[in-house]
Amino acid sequence: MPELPEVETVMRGLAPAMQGAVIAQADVNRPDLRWPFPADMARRLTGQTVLQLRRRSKYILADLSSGESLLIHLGMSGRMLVSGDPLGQFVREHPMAEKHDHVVFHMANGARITFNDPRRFGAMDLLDTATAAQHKLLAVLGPEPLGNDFHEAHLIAAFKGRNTPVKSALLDQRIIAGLGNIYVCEALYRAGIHPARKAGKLSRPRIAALVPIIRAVLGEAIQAGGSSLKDFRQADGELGYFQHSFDVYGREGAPCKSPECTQVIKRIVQSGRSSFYCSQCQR
DNA sequence: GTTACCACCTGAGTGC
DNA sequence: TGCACTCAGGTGGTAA
Repeated sequence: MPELPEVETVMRGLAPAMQGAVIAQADVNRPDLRWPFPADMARRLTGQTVLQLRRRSKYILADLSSGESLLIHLGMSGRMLVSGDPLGQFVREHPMAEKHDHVVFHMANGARITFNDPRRFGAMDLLDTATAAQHKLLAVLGPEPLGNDFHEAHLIAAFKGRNTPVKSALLDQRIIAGLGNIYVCEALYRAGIHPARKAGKLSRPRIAALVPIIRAVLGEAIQAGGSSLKDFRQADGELGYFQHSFDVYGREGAPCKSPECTQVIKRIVQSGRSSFYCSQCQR
């Protein structure tokens, strides 16, 4: 899925078309994605003004004038594409309906937002804005990696006593919210930490070094509009570009980019997920 | 309480 | 060309 940078990119792309705009009509074309849609979702969305779009971890939240918020998760293959807005900032023509167009928002300003998700691992829910943070999906999340609550002391405390590989620990959304497989691999490479290293065995300086590195990797990815592998598209349909900057992800067998290193990038499977690393640079 | 694995679903890519 | 198989960016649930 879209990880934090991709979700942030999508949200920024949606904002001009959705923020402050009225949902004139919502088409819900199937009863569920990963989970069933909330009851009467189309009716509860129709006529509402989108007051604000915001992101928490890999979730997009659209605060509505009704006092409810629409929670959106893109799963692994979800896309939200904007078309036909009157300001001409996006694709002018509405595209033909495609297979897997599960939810379509027709905005009163002429924009159309289409949620397409072939694998249907995505999700939508409606929740009370006032208590959104207590929603079961949001309440368990750790701090935002780009926020002030994510710091050295937090990560050191979270890793303490953990017998799990650092790769798995960084993927744990309760420890840090928003990281996924790609950016964990990239951050560990920059930090020189082997992905199989036990989280609880890392020295405090090595854990501390991860904090600015994670922030930098995510920041650069957001600047590049995210990473496009197979499925990800920005809200205007454009690709992200950060995949061209990968040091290790998807580069199995390719030379390590470190000038003084003679190794090639290796791949191992941890908890069913591919980890890419350099055996010389990462210890 | 912690950790590892499975299932959910579809499509792209690969090998035979 | 067609079929079988593998793999994929996530995450909740369950078993050990």
